[in-house]
Amino acid sequence: MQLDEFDRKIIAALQEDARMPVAAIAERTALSATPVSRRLKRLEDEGLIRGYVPLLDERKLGFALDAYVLVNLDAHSDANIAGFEQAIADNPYVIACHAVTGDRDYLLHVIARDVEHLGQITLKSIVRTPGVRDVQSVIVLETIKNTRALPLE
Amino acid sequence: MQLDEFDRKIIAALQEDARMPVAAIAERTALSATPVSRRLKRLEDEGLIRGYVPLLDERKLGFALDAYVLVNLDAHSDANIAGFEQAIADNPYVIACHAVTGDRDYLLHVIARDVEHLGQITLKSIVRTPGVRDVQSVIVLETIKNTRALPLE
DNA sequence: TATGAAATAATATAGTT
DNA sequence: AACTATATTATTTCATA
Repeated sequence: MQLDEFDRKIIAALQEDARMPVAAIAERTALSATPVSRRLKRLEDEGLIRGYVPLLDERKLGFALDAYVLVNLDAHSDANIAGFEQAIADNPYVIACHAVTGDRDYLLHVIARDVEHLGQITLKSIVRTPGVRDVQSVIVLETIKNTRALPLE
Repeated sequence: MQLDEFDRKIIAALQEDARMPVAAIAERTALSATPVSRRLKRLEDEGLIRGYVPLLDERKLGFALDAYVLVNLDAHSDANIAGFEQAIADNPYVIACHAVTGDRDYLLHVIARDVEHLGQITLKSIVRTPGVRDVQSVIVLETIKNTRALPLE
């Protein structure tokens, strides 16, 4: 996938404001609206742009707690893995889940209303998923940086 | 901050596609375009919606490696903390950074082109920041889930 | 193959009720 | 909050480099 300088400028503009009108993007890129509209469609069709999302204030939505949860499975059977991944997919409080290297199997990013709610999510839901041996929560004390923007060199 | 059913539907629509036109949001919410436009502005002004970003395919942008990096400081002086946080703010490959509970001070989310690049970021940049004692990288093997969508109950 | 300009279609917002 | 009018924006068409 080859990106030229125009594509990068279009993406950079969207990273600032993904609802920016095509005409405004065109101004910044020294193009007219027509090619911007077409390039945007191409970037979407090629899957480089997967979609657009709002950045929401978690606290204002009632989620005061942000945590990372490390999970170990006790047996790595296909059934356990599939069941665990399904449980994760179904849990709306798990906003990200990665299989990782190191002495844990999975790293989850979880949001919760408060400590009690986090306990429910981890101890009542995640730990009770078949195949899950244990969980360990790391609670976010402060978010120093949280950009979804990617470098475009 | 009180959200009614209309606000929630507006946000839910944006979580599906943040570039969705106001008219399309209006259809889903059983409102006309005018109140959707006004509510949207209100949600932005109140800071519940902090902005809009594109979801980009990291791999297609050349970032094949996704890692979480755990960082310890060796002295928690104000100067060290401020210097570290500035270094994080300046590093475009660090897309998130949290101060966390547990035996590590910070949890960073880092993207890199490849293993060598990750080494550069962690060993040439992060570790050399004054006050940083050590770093430990957890490499993402597979991303099971990665939604930025928040539950709106 | 990709662009700009103009025309048309669609969309957003302000005024009014 | 809806309806209507106006302003803005997106996309298609077409000529051109």
